[in-house]
Amino acid sequence: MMRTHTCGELRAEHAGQQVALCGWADTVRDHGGLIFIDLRDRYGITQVTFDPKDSQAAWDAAQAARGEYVLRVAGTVQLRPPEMVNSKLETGAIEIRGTAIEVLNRSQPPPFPLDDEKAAKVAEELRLTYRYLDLRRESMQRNLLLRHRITQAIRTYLDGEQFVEIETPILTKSTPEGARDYLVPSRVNPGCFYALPQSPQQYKQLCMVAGLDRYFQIARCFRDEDLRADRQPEFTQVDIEMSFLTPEDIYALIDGLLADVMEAAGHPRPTLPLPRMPYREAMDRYGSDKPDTRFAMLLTDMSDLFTGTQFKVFASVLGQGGVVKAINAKGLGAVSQGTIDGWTAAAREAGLGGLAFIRVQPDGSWKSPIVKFFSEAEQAGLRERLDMQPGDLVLFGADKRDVVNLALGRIRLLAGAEAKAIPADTFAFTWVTDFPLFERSAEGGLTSVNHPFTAPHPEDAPLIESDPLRARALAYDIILNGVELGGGSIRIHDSDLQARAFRALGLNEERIRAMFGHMIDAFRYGAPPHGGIALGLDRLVMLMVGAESIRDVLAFPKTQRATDLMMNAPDKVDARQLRDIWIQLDLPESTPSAG
RNA sequence: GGGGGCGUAGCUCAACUGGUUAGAGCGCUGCCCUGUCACGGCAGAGGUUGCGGGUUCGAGCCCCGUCGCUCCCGCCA
Repeated sequence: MMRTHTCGELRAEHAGQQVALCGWADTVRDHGGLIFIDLRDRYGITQVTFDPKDSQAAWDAAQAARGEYVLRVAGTVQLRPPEMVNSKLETGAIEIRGTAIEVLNRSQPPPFPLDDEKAAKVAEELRLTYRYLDLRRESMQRNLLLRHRITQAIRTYLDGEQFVEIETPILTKSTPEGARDYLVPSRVNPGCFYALPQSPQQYKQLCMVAGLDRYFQIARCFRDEDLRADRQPEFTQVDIEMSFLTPEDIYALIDGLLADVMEAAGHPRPTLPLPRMPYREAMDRYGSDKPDTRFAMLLTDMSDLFTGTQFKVFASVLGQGGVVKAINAKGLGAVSQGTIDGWTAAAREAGLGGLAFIRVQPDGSWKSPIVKFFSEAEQAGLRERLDMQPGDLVLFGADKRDVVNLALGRIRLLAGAEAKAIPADTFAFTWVTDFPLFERSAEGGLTSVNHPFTAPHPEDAPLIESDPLRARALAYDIILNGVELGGGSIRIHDSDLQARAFRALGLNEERIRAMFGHMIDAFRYGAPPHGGIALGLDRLVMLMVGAESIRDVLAFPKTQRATDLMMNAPDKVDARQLRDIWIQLDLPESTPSAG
């Protein structure tokens, strides 16, 4: 037996016992006559002392110990005298009087400090290159452990709800809709390629056709798109599909699941049911389809107030059917002009011509480049409807409705952060419901907001032909603190309705057949009404542990250039390997080699 | 594809307006030290300033290019 206990479990009640511990030397403090070694493993830290009076041989050997050496120590658990108790350690009531020490492995000095406080400042590049050392840190292990707890809670919950965990293929078929696919060449089918799944969407629907009734999977998904702080090229989603359901069944299921997740993560269970908000309201009030409901600063439509205004900018926009909206950034009346300039740049990036504003001075007077154009009635209307108080800052956007919503939605988040109006340790869930079925595509046609199998709202089915952009879908997203945790929909299970949806998207029979023939076929054999949802596990864990990046809740994440700095992946391969899969490279001269 | 930030010792940072031999703390190595837990004391080693080019009497600093990390937009459910 190498060890009798872990480094986190010995307490006062173990005093007098002979024990053996294994772990890494967290710190070695050599006082000459007396040596202290803090031995660390996943479970905690235990202090071991080496005194030549206890064992000359062990004391001699302990002098060789250095940071991160892997050690096995044996000795007696001893109560610390009261004045030497270390309240910062779980095991601080005791220490081990070491009588034997064995160096199981030596270690070079680590390339960066492994204590959390210092490591937090270390370049992430270095942490990722030596990820196995980074993961020795207490905070990283805590994140991974909590991820495990959350995953376990999800499995337990879904198992209790009669869901069956089913694995679906990683090598599958490319579907040109949606994100760019990762492709895998087929050796035995020259010139043909698998795609890694962007989601198990079609497989899970086919599981419903198969009568499995309730499916789930902790599914790895792949998308070859540019990365963000909360986006990795491979990620994990909690993928769920069920038969014979209404949206209410999904809401209830996920409400319960998220409550269990919160509890597993050590947070209070949220009040159920979780709040809901129609898509239209989210866009109009929050300027986003993923509203951060932790703070107000809502968008307020002022178009009616400025009907007939003398202010040409507003008059012109309203004359062209646009809107004038405002947000009251409470308490930011004294924000620097530089900050407002930064927001103006953000507003322009979102398509707005500019960002008009009014500062409400401490004496209640207004300071603004535009107020001089406003009538008494307009000023009074603003004051009342925006509850303008001394110290407030009102920001205006005027343009087409979608542009104003997008721009002010972004400004709202910046202003909320600036005003420190977003409370920490708050978990504000909200469902966004009634998404539109279609949206205008870049090419001018229609494209699915979700995917082409999304069912229309029953009342809106006739709009598929008459006014498709107004048709609502039985689709929903679940949002937490302004982050999209996941989304789903009720699917179309009727062949005729599906055909109408495809027609609206402008797909011809041939293309439908090639892309979705297997789905159409399956739906002809008694497909049950079904629907589902997928939750981003990485983002969920990120929010549960308060991490700022998804990378902090992944054991081995990729950099923004989608590389693995530790493994040096992706990498070149032998010409032989390429021949096997019928690939010839045709690289431009300037293409830099990876790594 | 576009915009911003960063790159100096193993780590975190400093180095005035371009000016002497590029510094500090931590870490590391050696010696001393029997109650520390951020141990303490003394001494020491450690640098292609990411890389390449340019301007200059002189470049860590200015210019051009390039590589890498990161944040955002586009993209992405």
